[in-house]
Amino acid sequence: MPKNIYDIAKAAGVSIATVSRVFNDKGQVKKSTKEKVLTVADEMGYHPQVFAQGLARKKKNSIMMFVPIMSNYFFMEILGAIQDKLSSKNIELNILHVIAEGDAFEQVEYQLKRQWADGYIFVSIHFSKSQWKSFERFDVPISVIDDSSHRFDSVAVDNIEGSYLATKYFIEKGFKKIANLTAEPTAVPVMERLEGYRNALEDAGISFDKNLIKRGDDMSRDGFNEKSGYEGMKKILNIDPLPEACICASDIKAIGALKAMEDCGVRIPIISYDNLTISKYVGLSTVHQPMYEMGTRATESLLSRIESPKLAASKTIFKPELIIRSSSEV
Amino acid sequence: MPKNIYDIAKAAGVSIATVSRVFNDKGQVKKSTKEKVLTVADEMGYHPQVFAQGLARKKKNSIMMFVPIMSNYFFMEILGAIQDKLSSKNIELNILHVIAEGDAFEQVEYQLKRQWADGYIFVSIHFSKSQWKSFERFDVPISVIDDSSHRFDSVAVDNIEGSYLATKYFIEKGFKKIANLTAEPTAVPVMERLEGYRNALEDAGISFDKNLIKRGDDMSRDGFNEKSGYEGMKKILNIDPLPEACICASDIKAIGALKAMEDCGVRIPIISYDNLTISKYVGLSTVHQPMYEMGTRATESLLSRIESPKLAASKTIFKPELIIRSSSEV
DNA sequence: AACAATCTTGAAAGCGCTTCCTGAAATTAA
DNA sequence: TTAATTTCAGGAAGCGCTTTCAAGATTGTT
Repeated sequence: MPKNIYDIAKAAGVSIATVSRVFNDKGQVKKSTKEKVLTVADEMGYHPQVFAQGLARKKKNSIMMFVPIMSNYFFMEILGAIQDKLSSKNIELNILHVIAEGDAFEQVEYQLKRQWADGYIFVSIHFSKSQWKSFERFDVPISVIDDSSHRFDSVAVDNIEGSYLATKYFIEKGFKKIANLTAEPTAVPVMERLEGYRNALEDAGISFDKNLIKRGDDMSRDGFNEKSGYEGMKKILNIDPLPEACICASDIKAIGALKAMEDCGVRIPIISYDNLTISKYVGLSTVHQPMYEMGTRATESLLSRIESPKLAASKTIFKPELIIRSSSEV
Repeated sequence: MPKNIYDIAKAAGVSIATVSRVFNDKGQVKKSTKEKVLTVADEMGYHPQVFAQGLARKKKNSIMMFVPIMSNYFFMEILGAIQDKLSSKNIELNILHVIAEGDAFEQVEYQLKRQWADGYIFVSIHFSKSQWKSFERFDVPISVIDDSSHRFDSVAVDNIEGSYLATKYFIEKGFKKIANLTAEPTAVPVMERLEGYRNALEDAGISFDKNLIKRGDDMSRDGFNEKSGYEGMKKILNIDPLPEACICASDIKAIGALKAMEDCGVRIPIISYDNLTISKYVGLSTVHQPMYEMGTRATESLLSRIESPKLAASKTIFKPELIIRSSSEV
């Protein structure tokens, strides 16, 4: 039942080369011929098959995006930016969800090997130096968001700085005992956010106390989930004497933390990280990251690398911004 | 630089047919030969190209999922279910984000025409009867979640029932003046949720008052966004006399609504819809939908249709469940 | 030792399309 | 009118792979 280019060519009384030209808007085709082909094709519901096209051309006209989680606005904004950038170019976006339960490296490597796309965007996926290095051998354009690798184009936000700003805010309010509700300790952004916190304390001459660092037990999504926020905050509230304020690794965690405070009937100021849309409505003070811009930038560099493969790798670091709402106030 | 099957065959001293057999685990290949091929392939970073495979086999071994929004747990759970179901079968999942700004029908039709996948899952995408019908001509397996079409396999949750349950809960508490914070009026689930509300009122002998139906102005994501929840609730709070309770079309909207109530210093009981993970932490009473099960069911029927194309279309309707937390209490 | 049965492999066709290379037809220039 | 261009369309090669067919190698049987 499915038609191919031969069926259309026959029905339109032309050769397959002409049909191909019509669909690719390439070469010269008389207007009347073109119309006939288009009419026939439409009637028969025909369109060139992606797989055959992908094989015949060298280009696939598609880029693939690897993401670990999609359930947040952080991701949504980046996605929006990428699609906006791509829509004008007639390039397709394919999203591949990297399953948390599996080996991320393996999943990604497999797709690269199979040459799905002309280029790849990695969002919030963290690999070791040697793993990043091993991708080089596929010799394919890669852009990474929210991690950095000197081997590929990358855009990231200065996590250390963001966390520093938040911590400093509390310090300037006169707080000395500031807790930190953190996440999966091996994840790069988590480490960086912890570092910013530490730096701020040190710069203010406050000694770092590791007993003030807590996390929940649920490490799904690198610990960026409500439950671990709830659990972690309970631990913080058990510290005696009670910390004066809390820095939190993400908005989602903070929402769990808020609930924990409510359940315990205690309330300490908290600043989190991400500035999800929802944060505004929950009154969360938080550190904002320019996600849309990051997505745009990453796509731009990917596209130009697809054009000219041997450009030097670029690295863009955006500055975070502290947004104060009610949660940080007493 | 990129290697193909000929390079591997040559390097391993075998024919391309053998290399192909090794990678497909098909036919008989002597163990030693197989190992040699695999070793060589691994060294050279080779794997069969998807596009060439897709063309040569009739099957693509992939299914494509169409989604309009991904920023919520509703979607995440469905995704998880589908991936769980697929992972054992060695079938790949491709996610296509249907852009809200564009014409959804066109975007989807285009992909079907191009024959991306062996089967397609539509999540929360709503089409008219004739549009659904037009997909039939592609003669390809389709499964739809959160909408129903008698032409294709579908799974949905009984929106009318869910909304009915919520409304009834308030009625039984003795409330008579119950507002409804709704969304994009042309969207099917929105209409259904409104219908359940109306039915419950009628069954209780309370007359329907359309002045109690409000929505915000921001209609992005069919009006399922925080901002329109905030705006809509402000309108509701302006109704005089103040409604005794409120039914809300989604959790996300309810979060905006909660903020509106806080800002106005007024508080009326509210029940929303979806039961996102976050709802638990915000204390939202809500209507739960068995998302994971829906995803599983949809995938199962899709897979069996791929096997046997001429099965009769199935339709599964799940029952929603009312979950009471703090937001509905006085 | 001879033959049948079974393994293992390669040659080659073909999946549906793009694109280069030609040549014919149509147009313009002279 | 003829020559020089330009436009338009077809033939055919080839993209990288799977798979059928058949032949050669190996094993088992008597």
